[in-house]
Amino acid sequence: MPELPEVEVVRRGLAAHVVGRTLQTVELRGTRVARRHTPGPADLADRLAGRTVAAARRRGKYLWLDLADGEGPTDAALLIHLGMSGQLLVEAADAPDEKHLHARFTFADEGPQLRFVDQRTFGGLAWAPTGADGIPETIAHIAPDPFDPAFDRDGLARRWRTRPREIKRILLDQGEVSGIGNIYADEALWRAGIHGRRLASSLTGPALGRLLDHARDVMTEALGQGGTSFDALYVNVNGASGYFDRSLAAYGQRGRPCGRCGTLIGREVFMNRSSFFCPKCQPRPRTIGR
DNA sequence: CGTTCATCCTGAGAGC
DNA sequence: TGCTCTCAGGATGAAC
Repeated sequence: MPELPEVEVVRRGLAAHVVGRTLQTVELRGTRVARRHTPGPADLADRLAGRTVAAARRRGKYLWLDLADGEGPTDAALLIHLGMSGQLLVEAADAPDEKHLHARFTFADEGPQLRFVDQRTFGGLAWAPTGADGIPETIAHIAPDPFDPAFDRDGLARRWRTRPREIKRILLDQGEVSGIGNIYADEALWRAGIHGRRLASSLTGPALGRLLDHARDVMTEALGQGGTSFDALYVNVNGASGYFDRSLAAYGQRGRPCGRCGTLIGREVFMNRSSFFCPKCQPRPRTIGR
């Protein structure tokens, strides 16, 4: 779940409450939360203890904390993915443990703890060496997101046009552009008036460029409202929900009138998940699909 | 090579 | 009440 805006809300919370502090101990519960850290949870906890958090960074839906060791440079990071239901919470030490508490970080300053709570545990933590560009090597396959200086809007539009691939698949492919998930893909497609099953090769370069602009814009607006939360699962580090859900035009709006033309928003299954769209503003292509 | 699919989990809500 | 079924903001690796 959390898509770029929700992850960015969390990153900002980490920048405000965790950066500059030195980790004292890290408690990891169970083996699943550190499953991507091959040497195991005990090794991860050992590596983290005593390190100072130098920065909180993000690419797409991935977060990481740059870690300094004394005076040394930060050549490693704690890589974090929230999966579908992960939360990072800054809380007093005496706050009761959450039901799905998987990690607890304490700090040398004896201030508030950082906790990783994840109902479904699709998210997780791992140690990651960082490359020359400062990006963890384990996420080298994740493309820049629309807010990254390295993001190449026109290059993507040009390349996408050469392949007959459904446009929503491309939007959701984190190796093409990162940060966009099911909600913001549907919102961007609605704004652009494009059905997600249209082939990228059937769209013009300018149309693809505008679609990417819509994706960036809708995520900017969502960030301005603290992200999208339908329930208590998506919260900032202080446990507060965003309210962009009230501004959604397509996602989750089945049966409600389209804000542009009044036609009822429809839903269909695509890639084993839901897609919401306006049947009139976003006509389904006839040449492909079933 | 590129692309699809099942899978990892827990909980909420609908329908019976 | 309780059961079964469907669905949920994601990413990965195995299988084609």
